[in-house]
Amino acid sequence: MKMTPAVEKYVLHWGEMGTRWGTNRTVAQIQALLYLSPEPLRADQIVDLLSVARSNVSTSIRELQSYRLVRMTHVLGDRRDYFESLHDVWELFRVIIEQRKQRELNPTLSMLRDCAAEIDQEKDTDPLTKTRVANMLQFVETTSHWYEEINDIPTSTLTKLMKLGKRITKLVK
Amino acid sequence: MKMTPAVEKYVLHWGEMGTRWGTNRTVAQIQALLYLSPEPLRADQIVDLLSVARSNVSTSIRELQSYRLVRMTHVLGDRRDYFESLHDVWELFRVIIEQRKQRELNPTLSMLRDCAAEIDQEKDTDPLTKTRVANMLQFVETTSHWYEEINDIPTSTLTKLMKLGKRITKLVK
DNA sequence: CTCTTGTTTCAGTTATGACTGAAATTATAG
DNA sequence: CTATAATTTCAGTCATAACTGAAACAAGAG
Repeated sequence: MKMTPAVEKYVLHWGEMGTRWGTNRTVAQIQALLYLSPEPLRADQIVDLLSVARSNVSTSIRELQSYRLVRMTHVLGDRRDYFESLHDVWELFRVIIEQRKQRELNPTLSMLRDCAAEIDQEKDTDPLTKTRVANMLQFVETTSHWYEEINDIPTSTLTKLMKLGKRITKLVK
Repeated sequence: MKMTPAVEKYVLHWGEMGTRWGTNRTVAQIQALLYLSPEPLRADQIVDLLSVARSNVSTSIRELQSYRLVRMTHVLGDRRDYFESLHDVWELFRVIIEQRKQRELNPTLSMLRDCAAEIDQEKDTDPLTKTRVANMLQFVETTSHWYEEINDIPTSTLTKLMKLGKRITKLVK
């Protein structure tokens, strides 16, 4: 793996975006690097390529492994750990969506359920407010359910669906 | 508007989630409050209800207005500004998706275009790396385009589509 | 015009979370 | 079992961004 100007630009951008996507810079940079790298990389190589602390790489790789975005491999006769990223962009997407659902949707869903149950008991709450909570709950439930279903669809079908775009509406009629 | 326990729980949760959704706590809390409120609220009412600084409310409302999530209204014979949120959850969703596209997808799209053009010139970059950049670019382009198309679909059609879930694949065949 | 009421700006403070580097831990080879 | 090499943990530092409150600014009423 060589840090050419284009690769560097990609990695740095991914790092900046990472903060908007719910992780930190280093995690996103490492993911980008491993995605682009033609061969698996060792932690110490990542340290050199990104100029970050060894410990930071260690923690970040753990996080990426926990997301199932990165896995460990080995080379015969070498006891050091090598790491590689998923390379299928659709798989990457799927995994990221799944993560987001768990961190952004699921907690809200359970809050809304509690809230909806609780608010019905409240006599001093405006009926409009009650329906608003109910509406939001229903929306998040629908979205959450939809996510799960989409996850099951194979990549090839998914690409076809997306290419259809809004022409999909014609099929529904 | 009254701060009952259930409303408070909703607002606090929304605030916490806000940080994961790309804004800050106060912005998200105010949006939640206005969403739930049966009537439009004034800035000073929000200050009391949320116990935050007047200036913070002012800045946050500006942000919400710039996202088109909140709009200003007035009461006859009262020169103070009142604010109300969008109340249609699907509309809210649409606006938020649009914001996210602009902040998370568009910058990446232009970076990838630059990168893809630049990396072709590099003689010392592995072909595998080059195809990876190309694949990611294509993916982000497809997603971005899909977003735009989905935005045009009316709410009623969209709900029908989502309720179909993965049965949609049967239609495609 | 000036008083009152409401709004915004901005410098300083505070809170949050990422990052470092030294020390502790784990694992393998001999 | 000991020496060596690699990895992880964690306390402390640093960077970022939200929040406050005082002061400046607007706009309508009389």
